[in-house]
Amino acid sequence: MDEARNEPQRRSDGEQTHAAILEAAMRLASVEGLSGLTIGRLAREVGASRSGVFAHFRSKLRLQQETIAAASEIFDREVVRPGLDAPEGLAQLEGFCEAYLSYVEREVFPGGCFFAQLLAEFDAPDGAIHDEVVTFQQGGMALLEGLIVTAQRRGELAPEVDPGQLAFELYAPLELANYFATLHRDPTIVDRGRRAVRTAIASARLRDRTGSSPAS
Amino acid sequence: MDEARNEPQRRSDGEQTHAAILEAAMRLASVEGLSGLTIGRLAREVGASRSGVFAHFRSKLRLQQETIAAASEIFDREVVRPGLDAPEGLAQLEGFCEAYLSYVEREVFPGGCFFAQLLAEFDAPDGAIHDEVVTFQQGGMALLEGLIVTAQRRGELAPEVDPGQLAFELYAPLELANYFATLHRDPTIVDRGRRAVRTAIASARLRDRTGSSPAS
DNA sequence: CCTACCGATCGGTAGG
DNA sequence: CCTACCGATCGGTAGG
Repeated sequence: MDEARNEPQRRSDGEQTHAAILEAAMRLASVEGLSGLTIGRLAREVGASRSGVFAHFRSKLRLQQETIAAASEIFDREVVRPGLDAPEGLAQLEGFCEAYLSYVEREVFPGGCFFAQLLAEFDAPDGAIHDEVVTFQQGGMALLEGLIVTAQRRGELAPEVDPGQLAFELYAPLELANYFATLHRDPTIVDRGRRAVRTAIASARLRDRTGSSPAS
Repeated sequence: MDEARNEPQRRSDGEQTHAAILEAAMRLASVEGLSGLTIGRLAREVGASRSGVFAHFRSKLRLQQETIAAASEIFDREVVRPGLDAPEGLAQLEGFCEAYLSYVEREVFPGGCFFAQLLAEFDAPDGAIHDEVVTFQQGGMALLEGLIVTAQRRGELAPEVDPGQLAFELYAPLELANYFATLHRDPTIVDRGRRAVRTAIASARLRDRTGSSPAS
């Protein structure tokens, strides 16, 4: 009983520590940025030595990349999956937006949305992390565009709406709701985002000002 | 001619250096953030010693605050004044939005809008700079709200529109256009912001879905 | 996972 | 504005 504790469902101490470090890294990075992360700070946070923490990642870049991967799983669990849990079509589009706003409102990360932080932090500087941020943001836009196209096929959104443009017009209030709620320490600002999403979707439901008629 | 060069229109070497440091600080901060600014980096940039640079500000916080003040002047010159140069009313609201988008498109700062960078960087952390960011963002929102109220008084926007809400719905695409243009190194993304602004304003021009009639 | 160490850099000070 | 310095911390390595 003392030696053979290799049961796969039982995490080793090393894995637990590794996970605890990433947990702290996500929290800290959401507040102070991923560049502001230092190994010494993390070591203090989890009660280990600096090189003990370092040994888990062997470079700061890998620490940052693993932190992004861990945050990505949380984003999936807290936003993407609950959002897509709605019936296909417009309901899913609304579901995703609401899932994001709820995730901001519930303060899943103490410094607001981890990926909104990353967007602003790594929009300008070149490098491996910039490229990961591009991929993540393109994924978010592609997800929204896909939901919009489906809703159009189902006749729930006007066919002349440009999916990329509408995705941008939904993405924008989601992001700003995150920044403002964090800046003002006031989660109720998220309701501004909710109203903005409703307005944008309403205007895309029957946008036929040009006089062109639906295609199918 | 050699000694008496105290003409007021002639900047002293000290003032010139001071301005050059702030110039470099704004550029660097727009790319890598105001926390990423280091005195050593600035010293290299302007060709001075670290303590030579330091002597100009006497603390890092004051360097950061003077950098914000200098960027604020540029924002005024490049966005606020040209924006308000339009005739009073709706044209001014559209003018301000266009001035911001143009300022992003022209890459006035190499890392995108200085204050969008600040918003994301200091939304979560407490401190003197957080408080300055709150003030700046509230100023931006108040400016938009004021233009909206004026346009409503002139009958150019529907009276039942909530000025704070519409300001949020305009602010959002401005910010996202900045982040996306910077992230994708593609100023044409700013056109997405332009279309979003047009859509939001169009929907606020005759928003009378509820059936209530104009007040005056 | 630790101690002990590397060179570099940080913000800031002393003294001129 | 400079040189020279302070203690602290950085990312990373050696060796165990």
